[in-house]
Amino acid sequence: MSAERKAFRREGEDRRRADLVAATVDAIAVGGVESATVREIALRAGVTPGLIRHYFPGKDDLLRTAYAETMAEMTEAARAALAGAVGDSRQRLLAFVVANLAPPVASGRALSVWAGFIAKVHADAAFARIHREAYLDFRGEIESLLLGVFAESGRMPGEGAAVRLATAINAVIDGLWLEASLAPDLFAAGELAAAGRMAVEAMLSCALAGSPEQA
Amino acid sequence: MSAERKAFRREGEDRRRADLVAATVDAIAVGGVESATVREIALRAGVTPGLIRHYFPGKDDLLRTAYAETMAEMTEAARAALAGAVGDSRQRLLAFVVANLAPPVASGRALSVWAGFIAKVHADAAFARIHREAYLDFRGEIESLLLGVFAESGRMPGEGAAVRLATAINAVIDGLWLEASLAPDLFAAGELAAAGRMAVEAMLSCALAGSPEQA
DNA sequence: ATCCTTGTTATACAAACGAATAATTTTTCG
DNA sequence: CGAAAAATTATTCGTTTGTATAACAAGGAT
Repeated sequence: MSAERKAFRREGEDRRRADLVAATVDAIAVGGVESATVREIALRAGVTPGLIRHYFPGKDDLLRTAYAETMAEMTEAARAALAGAVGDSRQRLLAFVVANLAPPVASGRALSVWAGFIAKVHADAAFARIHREAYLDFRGEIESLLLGVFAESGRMPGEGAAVRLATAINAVIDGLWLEASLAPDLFAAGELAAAGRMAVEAMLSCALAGSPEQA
Repeated sequence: MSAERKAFRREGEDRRRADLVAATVDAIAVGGVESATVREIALRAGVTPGLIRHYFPGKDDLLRTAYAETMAEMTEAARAALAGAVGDSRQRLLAFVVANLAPPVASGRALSVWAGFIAKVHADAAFARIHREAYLDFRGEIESLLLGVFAESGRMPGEGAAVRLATAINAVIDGLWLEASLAPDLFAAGELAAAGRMAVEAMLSCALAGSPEQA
């Protein structure tokens, strides 16, 4: 009957911060930003609410950290597909595009988290900065893939052409990622991947691989 | 010193509902979904909080209505550009694409509202249904524009080709719209419109207009 | 003019929120 | 083994939230 105090273990700071960030993302993924309260986050992290403010100055800082890490993870997941891709630069670019249109990058979960954060960009300068960095990092990856394609095919694009093309390809990936994440039941398996391939090939005026395999 | 009761006028139901919806969208646009409280909405609409529940069963219903109307308005704004476009189907398609990449369709305001709602799609079936209808309506507009282009150029696309192409073009528009709305300072004037034109022309394998005017 | 309907305001309430502070346990270091 | 330091829990506080209900007033009907 006596009120027993909760037993606990001291974890390293890195571990605790990572757990809190993961719990935040989980909460947002399931119930949206408004359900990511300090109490809900603490519950998911297996700690009590007060601990959050021991590692973060306030809830907003935790959200910012979660946003930055989520974006970095999504780009990293697409880069991982790159590491496992065999073939020339075109096939690598194709693998990168396709990886962004399948789970875990494209998923209702990822979309909920992303949208919840994106909604804050306009009203919060810190979120705007995080977005910008994540965007430029992602587009930079596309651009470097493009430079590889140009080099292998002996093309010498004009000044700024790679950036412009990367911007357009980034848009295609984002748009298809949205479609795939928002209403996956509207599309047959591989349909959006095929659309992405078609769009990129059209913009590059070259095939990305021999036959329509993988896509 | 006596507590004076606020003077008021009886407005028509349509007018009041429209005002409340507009106030909701305004609140979200400025401060995000979490700032769209019943009190804030009522303040912006010039009424007292209790009136909201006289026209809507609850706050959620008001949000759903605001979402559906916002999406319809965005599509309508792009369609309006279509009505004022001169020329053949290709030029009309180009006008449609470009209209989606400039204010008021592309703007930080529109993005905040859209993202705030989109974040609810995964957790709320009603929002998912509204999204689906808005998406299919928008993509259907693209598809009908495509059919016009095909007819004028004498092309006879295979089964489902128009839908697939409309899906890809929809993705390009969405992606570029995101870029334009999220960080407009990253792009020069007309840069994204040019990218959209390039992408669509590449996918259609035909020019959308004579010279790079308007885009 | 007066009544009736109902649109509208005013007030109240319980729940949930982020934050602050105090109490306590774990870990580390001498 | 004991004491200092720090991580974690527990409790509390003042606000804000959505909703419910009661009081009021505006406009039409008779």
